[in-house]
This record gives sequence, structure tokens and C-alpha cells, in this order.
Amino acid sequence: MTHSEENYLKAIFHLGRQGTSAISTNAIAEQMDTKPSSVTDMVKKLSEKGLVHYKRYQGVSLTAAGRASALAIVRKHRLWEVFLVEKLNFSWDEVHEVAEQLEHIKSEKLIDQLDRLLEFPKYDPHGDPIPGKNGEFQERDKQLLSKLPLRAVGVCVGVKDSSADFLKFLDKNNIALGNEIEVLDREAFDNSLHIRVGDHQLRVSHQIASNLFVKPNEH
Amino acid sequence: MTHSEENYLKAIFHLGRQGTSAISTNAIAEQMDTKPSSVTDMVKKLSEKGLVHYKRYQGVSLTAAGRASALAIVRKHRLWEVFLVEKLNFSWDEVHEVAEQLEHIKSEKLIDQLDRLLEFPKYDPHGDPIPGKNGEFQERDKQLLSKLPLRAVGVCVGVKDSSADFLKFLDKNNIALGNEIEVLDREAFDNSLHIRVGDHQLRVSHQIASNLFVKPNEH
DNA sequence: ACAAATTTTTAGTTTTGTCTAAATATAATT
DNA sequence: AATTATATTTAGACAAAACTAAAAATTTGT
Repeated sequence: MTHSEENYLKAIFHLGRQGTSAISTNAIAEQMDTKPSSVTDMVKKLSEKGLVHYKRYQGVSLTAAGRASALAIVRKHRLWEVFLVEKLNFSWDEVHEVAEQLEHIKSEKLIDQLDRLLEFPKYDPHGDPIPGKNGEFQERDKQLLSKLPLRAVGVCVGVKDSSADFLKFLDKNNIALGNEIEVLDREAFDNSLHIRVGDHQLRVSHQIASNLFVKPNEH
Repeated sequence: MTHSEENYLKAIFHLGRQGTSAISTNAIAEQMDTKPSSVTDMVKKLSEKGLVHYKRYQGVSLTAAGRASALAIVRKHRLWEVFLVEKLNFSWDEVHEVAEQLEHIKSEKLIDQLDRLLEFPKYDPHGDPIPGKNGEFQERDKQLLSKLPLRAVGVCVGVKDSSADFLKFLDKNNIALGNEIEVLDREAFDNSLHIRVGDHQLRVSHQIASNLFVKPNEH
């Protein structure tokens, strides 16, 4: 499988996670920063290889084989991200670009051993789950910070937007995965929040709060 | 720079290490398992980019810029080989194929940090020197085992042929980098050697002995 | 339900890196 | 030095993956 084919499968997989219907040509083109006509070409090719279901004008979806391939790529991408952060001192806003390259390296032993070196991590540096060898993975029990009720306490477990800008903002404000977050107050006017992160407090806009995942404390 | 361009530069660099004259189109084609006409095409392109000196029918050599690029690739290749052996339990006959892929990953921070993680190794798993960030490296003081005089003692520091077959042979016979080797006897008829490796003894053919580098003990 | 707007596909072109087959230059042999 | 052999380059073609512009299908709006 070529790099390009892998990138298409990954994009289709990610689009499929959001809305669950058939994926449109235009959506793929936008996600991949390419032209719809290029998508049509590639989708035909993937269809002939049995990796996607495709009828013209009807959108695309992954076959079982396509989904398995996509999960294998996501697995590699996320394991490499963990490696970069844990072993090579990358910050979480720096990993994506390099992992996009590393995810295409072909060697089963490489990935198995990387998994072992990292002690079989379950989540990547953005809190997203890492599929296992057979593609199995469970989404973590998480909620957007913006959905948390007043006085609720949770642990920061992930981000929805993983753009460098957002991640740098979090770094700058000392918000990291694993931090305890409490909702102290909510401003009715603009839905901004007053929160406690560990032992410091700050105000965050609704936009920030609706891109941060927390695992709510039970009790 | 594309993967293909990088592979050509690396091949030209390696050919240049053996004989020091201009490199022929055919030699490059053979090294890269491609056709001479393809080499001509690529060499023209590299020449336009200022990476090689080229006059038609006159062979090729690296410019300073081309040499620097080649050294950067060799550096990456060899650092990845160390990583695979030291951190991921690869054996020295398994590393080449995967390192060929990893060497093309583009990220300066990645390589700097990998270098640090591995504690700035000077040699790769085959005993070849790893160029520094600025391309500087010194060939180790080494000799072919076949050139060693009777009774001489040396330390195994590298291989000339790094094919999987040869490396597997060495593994099978418990010969590894760092082992002490002594030449006990030489058979005049076929130049085969009776040697001691650490605390075991064996006979090796001239062909084996002329592909194994040792650092002769001073004394 | 029909026209307008949008989405998707087709047709034809480009670039990169490869190839084959033919032509040309260099090297070797007698 | 002429001829043969070998090495190298040119010319033309192809596959992959992208693009543009135009055509066709679908969806939307009234």
C-alpha cells in the first residue's frame, strides 16, 4: 500500500468517526487539502482493491479490510506520538507532523517492539485511544469540560482540537493531561468558565472549554 | 529532497568510499538495482540542483553540498540502526531494511533527540562510524582479520559485508562486535584460519576472514 | 415539479521516476 | 588505426498521483 493510499484510508476513517453516514468526496478533499477530482480517482482505486465501498455519486465507506488497514495506521501514528513525547522530549504540539511521516514505516516487528518499549500505552499524548494489534480499542469515558456542571471535578484526559495553537495555549496556562480540573463558576453571559487546574485558577472561554475533554469524577 | 534523490546521493557516496575516482553510471545502476538510463536522468537532476558534478560520459562525483546531504542521510541511517538494536531488540541482520525507510524521515529535532537517547554513539551495529551533525567522522583503526599475522590478537569491530547471510553466520558461531579474536593458525593451502573467539575456537574460511574487521591490539 | 445551485465525475494534462529500444560516445583488441 | 565491444545517453512511453476545466448527476429552493 502506498503512502497516499494510507493517507486516504486514514482520512476516511477519521471522517467516519464523526458523522456515521457515507463520506462525501468533498469532505475527503477538504480534510486532505486536495481536489475532489483527485479524491474520485483514488477512491476508485481503493474500491478496486476492496478497501472501500463506493458507488459513484453515493459517497464512500470503509470495508472491513479498509477499516483494519486504517486502524493499523492510526495505531502506528499514536504509538509514535507517545514515543516522541516520552522518549524524545517532544511537546504535544510538535508530534503530529513527524508522526505523519513515521506512521508509514513498514515493519511489524518495529511496531510490536515500540509498543513494548513504551510499555503498551493505551492513550496517545492527546488522550486518544491507541488501537491494539487486532484493531480493538475503547473510547475513554470522557466529557467536554463545557458540559460539566458547576462544582464538578474531573481529570483532563484529552483534547478535541489538537491544533498547535490550542496545544500551545494549554501549555502556556499549565494545563496538561492528568491535571485535576474543577468548575468553580460559569458566566451566564458568554458561558466562559472560572476553573481550578491543580492548584491554580483561571478563566477560560467557552471555545476553550468545549475543546477540552475531562473524565468526570464519580461519586 | 525526495526519497529517490536521497537514495541516489547515498549510493554515490558509498561508491565513492571504495575507489576514489569518478563514479560510473553503470556502477550506480548496479548498486541501486535500477537501469543506467534512469541513473542518467536522476544524475542530471542532481547536477542542476548543485549536488553532483557531472559531465556526460565522464562520470559523477559529489559536490560539497551533495556530500553534506549524503552524510546527513548516513548519519540518520546509522543512528536508527543503533536504536533498533539497542532499544527494540533487533538483531544486526534485521536492521538495514527498516533503517532504509527511517533514514528518510525529515525532522532535525527527531535526530538530535535520538542521538541523545542513544547517548551519542560513535559506531553503528556493524562497526561503521556515525557522522556527527556537521558531517565529521573518523574511520576506526581497523584491519581485515585475514591480514592479521599469526598469534596476533584483536577485537572484532566491524564487518565489510553486511548481508543478512554473513551476519547470521556470525551469530550462529557466536562472533559479535567486541569479541576478542586471536589467530592461532593459518592453513597455507587455502588461507583458512584457526581462530579463538573469546573462549571458544573455530576454523573460518579465507572468505569469512576477509570480511571481518578487527582492531589489532597494540602491545 | 422544475430551475438553480451544488456536488461529483470525466477527460485531458502535468510531474516524478521509472523503463525499453535505439543512437552515440568511449574503451579495448587486434 | 580500424573494428569490435562496452558504456552512456537520448527519445519515447508508462504508471502513480496530482491538477484544471467541462460535463453529468444530485440536491435544494421556490
